Amino acid sequence: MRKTIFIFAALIIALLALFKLSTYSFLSGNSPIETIIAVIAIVFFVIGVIINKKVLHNEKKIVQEIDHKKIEEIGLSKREYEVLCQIASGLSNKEIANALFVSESTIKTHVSNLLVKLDAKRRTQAIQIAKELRIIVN
Amino acid sequence: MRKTIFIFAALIIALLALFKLSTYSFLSGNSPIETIIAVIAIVFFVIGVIINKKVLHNEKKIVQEIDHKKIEEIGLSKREYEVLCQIASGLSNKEIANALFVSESTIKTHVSNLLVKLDAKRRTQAIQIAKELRIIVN
DNA sequence: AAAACACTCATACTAAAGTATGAAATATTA
DNA sequence: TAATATTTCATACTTTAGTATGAGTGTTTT
Repeated sequence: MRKTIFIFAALIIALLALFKLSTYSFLSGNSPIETIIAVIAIVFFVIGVIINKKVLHNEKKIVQEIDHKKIEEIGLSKREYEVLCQIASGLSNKEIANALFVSESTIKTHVSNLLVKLDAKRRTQAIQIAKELRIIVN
Repeated sequence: MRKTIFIFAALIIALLALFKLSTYSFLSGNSPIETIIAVIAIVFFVIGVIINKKVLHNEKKIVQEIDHKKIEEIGLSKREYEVLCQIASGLSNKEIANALFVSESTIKTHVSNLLVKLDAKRRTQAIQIAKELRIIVN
């Protein structure tokens, strides 16, 4: 957020400077007006593109960011969240157990608890709900 | 977020207008060129924004579009694809059967065939693979 | 028409997934 | 320190998922 403000502030300053420069060079110098106009057109075109890119980029980022507050709000523990991510990547309980170096029964308890907290009946539904809540990416 | 962006955009435009007005009053109207320059700057700025928006919009669309060719390439039938979508939305076989007005065993065969075609061991993995192949949306 | 395909369904089976309960060790926090 | 939450694991059980096989019914395609 602060970054965006900084970027915009800098842009405004740059714009002001550009305007001053353009009017200055136009009044004092004897350079062709058409060139100045062309340069200004190009510069502002580029500025427009850059600003828009930044804006859309940030929007995209926000859309794909995970909501850590929601994870806490739901009450998912660290381990449960890890298991949830592994489920979403398509692993079985046994595979998750191997990946996290624990027994399969441990994973089963985690899954069971995680399903209750997400209000899901199945792991596939848990994936869907977690995605809607922006708890996991994809 | 969008609000801030709008506010800043409005600020920039206001600044440009102000600058134009100030210079205009300073020179007391004997330089329409500055007005032209200002107008051109604004116009090209807007053009830049619009063009960029269109380009990025198309990119986004492409990213989120489903690859129908891939569905054919893999050899998924219409019904199998329907079942895949229902799986991705978190339904059980019985629920899918009810939704599509067929028996659960029918869904089981569809699922089994679909898993082979997607080279998946589980339905959760099928979701993941289908998403990577851009066969289903998020 | 015959072959190939898609869709349907059933049965029987194996393999996972998920529930319930209890329990123990370790952090974390009041 | 006591209380609480997390993580771990086990056993027993029910449910769902997935496989294999066979078969009937339509559609296309050859």
